[in-house]
Amino acid sequence: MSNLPILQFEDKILATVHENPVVVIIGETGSGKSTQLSQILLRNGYTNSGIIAVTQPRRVAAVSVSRRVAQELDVRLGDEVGYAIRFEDRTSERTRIKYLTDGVLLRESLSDPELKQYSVIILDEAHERSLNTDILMGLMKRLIKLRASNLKVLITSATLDGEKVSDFFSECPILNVPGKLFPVEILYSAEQPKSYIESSLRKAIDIHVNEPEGDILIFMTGQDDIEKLVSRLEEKIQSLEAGSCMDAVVLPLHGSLPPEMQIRVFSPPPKDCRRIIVATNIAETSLTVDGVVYVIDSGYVKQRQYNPSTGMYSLDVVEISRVQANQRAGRAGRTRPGKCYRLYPLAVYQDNLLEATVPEIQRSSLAGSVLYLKSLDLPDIDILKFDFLDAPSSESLQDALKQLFLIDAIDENGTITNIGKTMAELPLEPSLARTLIEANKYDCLPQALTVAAMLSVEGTLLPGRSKHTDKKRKQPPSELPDGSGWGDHIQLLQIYELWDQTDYSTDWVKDNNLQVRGMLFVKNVRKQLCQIMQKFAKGSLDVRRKERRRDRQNDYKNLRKSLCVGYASQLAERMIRHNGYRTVGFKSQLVQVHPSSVLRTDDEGVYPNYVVYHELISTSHPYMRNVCEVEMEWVTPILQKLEKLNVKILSGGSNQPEEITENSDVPKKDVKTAAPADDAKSRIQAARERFLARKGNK
DNA sequence: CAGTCGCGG
Repeated sequence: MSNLPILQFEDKILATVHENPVVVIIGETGSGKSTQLSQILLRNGYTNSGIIAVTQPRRVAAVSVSRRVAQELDVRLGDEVGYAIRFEDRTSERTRIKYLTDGVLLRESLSDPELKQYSVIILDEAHERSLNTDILMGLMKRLIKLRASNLKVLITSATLDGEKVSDFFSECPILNVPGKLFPVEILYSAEQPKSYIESSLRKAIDIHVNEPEGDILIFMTGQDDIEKLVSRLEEKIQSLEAGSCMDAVVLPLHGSLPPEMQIRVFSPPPKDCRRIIVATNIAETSLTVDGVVYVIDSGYVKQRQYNPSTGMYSLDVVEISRVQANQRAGRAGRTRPGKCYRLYPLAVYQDNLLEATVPEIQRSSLAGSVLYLKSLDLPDIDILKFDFLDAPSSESLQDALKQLFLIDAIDENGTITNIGKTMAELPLEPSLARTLIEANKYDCLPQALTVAAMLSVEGTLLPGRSKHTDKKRKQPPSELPDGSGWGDHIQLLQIYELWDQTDYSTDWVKDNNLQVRGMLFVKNVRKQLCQIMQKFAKGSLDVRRKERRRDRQNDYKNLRKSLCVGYASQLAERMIRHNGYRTVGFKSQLVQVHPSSVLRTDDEGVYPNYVVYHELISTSHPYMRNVCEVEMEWVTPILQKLEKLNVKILSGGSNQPEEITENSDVPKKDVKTAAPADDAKSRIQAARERFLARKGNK
């Protein structure tokens, strides 16, 4: 522990921090920056007037790093050293070093914009460019001006591109701290493989037969490919078994794997047995597998992106960035020198790959983030000119503003409303936050809370094992309710209410093919939302009311009405002659109800005239996922508001609102550095086309 | 009929 590279730089770090409000620290994996920086500052008096905050993009990291620091300082976790993540605050009045997720620090700045309790704020792993860390960097830039005398900000990153961050913070100093990685030899393929599954298979077997011991980590794009490759590998290894080489065990590793299967990669392998781990990018940063000496890198990753001009998400396989490629290679050098086999040529690495992954802020819907920034009520803030490290496109910001206007979170001038302020307090997407507020008016807040909590969790419903469900066809073991035909939101409500009636039985969850972890998370979210809504609520927030014979259809009607208000910007109208829909409000999109929906048709096989949807996702077709029937009379006011929006679009709260029509090209002149975002977007598109072209060739 | 990489409040 004591010979961590960073400790040799202690004096240099202290001197630099002493003289500068912001310092960038570049430290590779193994430099000890996450555990040592806070301790160095603690030792040198930086906690005399406040707490040291260290943010992490992931909860597990916040917990595990704080645990290690507490150990090293020989204190109890929660005393001098603690952590705070959603649902769990292990800090006390004695806490001097506090590890927290970037999301939690953002929440804190809502109630205290100057973050006065902190004397030092360290944004760790900033190179990952998580949405929340990016917003925090923007806020820090303002904050250091306000608190020049008593706040130090440190930004740490594992990559070498500290210049950009330094430029952002008015040329602040950059300190480099070496890491403790072993050298990794990089080997390239002569050409792009036709199939990276086949190519990975051959390479893995080649390593297994010819190279000395050491585990193999293979990066694939998704569950499907992983399962295919795992079974091909197992076949092949069995056919090899002639005593010519050691045994091998093949382990899949991805996010939708149940936790007990994920843990398998942390238990040591049987003796004289090589492990071959086939993983998604979960093994890139989130999970570290010890014992890996060989990495096989397909060069691809699956990425979700948002298109602000259509309001649609898509999940695309795209080329990784050079930073990502190097991160993957580094996984081979944690315990001893290793090798990384890239299944693409050096020229592709040099010429085709982006330098860094497009930051999340340029790939997400920004309605929630924009509302959050508006709610901070910072003086002279214009969202369209907010100083981001990498600005999102103006189109994306306009999209967010339009959405917020339609659900009454901001007014025509772009000023946040009282409704908007309440919404910002809720850890929910704006549409669901708005739904809760409306539901309170119509006496169905308990039901809306349940729906919002259910939608906060992906993957509560069965993962859909096709092999199992195929036999049982129409009736999977589930006797789950069907939403009474109204749609998926109502079904989610009914499912949770049933679970509530079993007194939250785990067996019931399993019997119905739901995920235990997911449902427990829903319960936690619901509890948290209740606590926040308590002060506004008109009545009890219990899941089911005690009164006898409540009129459920009436509850559903009120809930649907509330959803219609919350989802005003996610409304679709059925085609006159068939069951397709067109979205209303944005550049109109032709979409279909997702086949998994429980929305029912009428006796003539016709879907409702109007629905609201939770999400547009483009897979094999453009689909609406999670839809709910709404009534014409509730839709009319939305259409009227859209008329207004089409004529006049709000700017960011400055005094010069722009006049543009919905379909005109969005002016970009007012947005600083809009170009890089658009450039990145087109490069993602180009990368995707290259991928599809190659796929089509095989 | 479709099927989702990974994070966060």
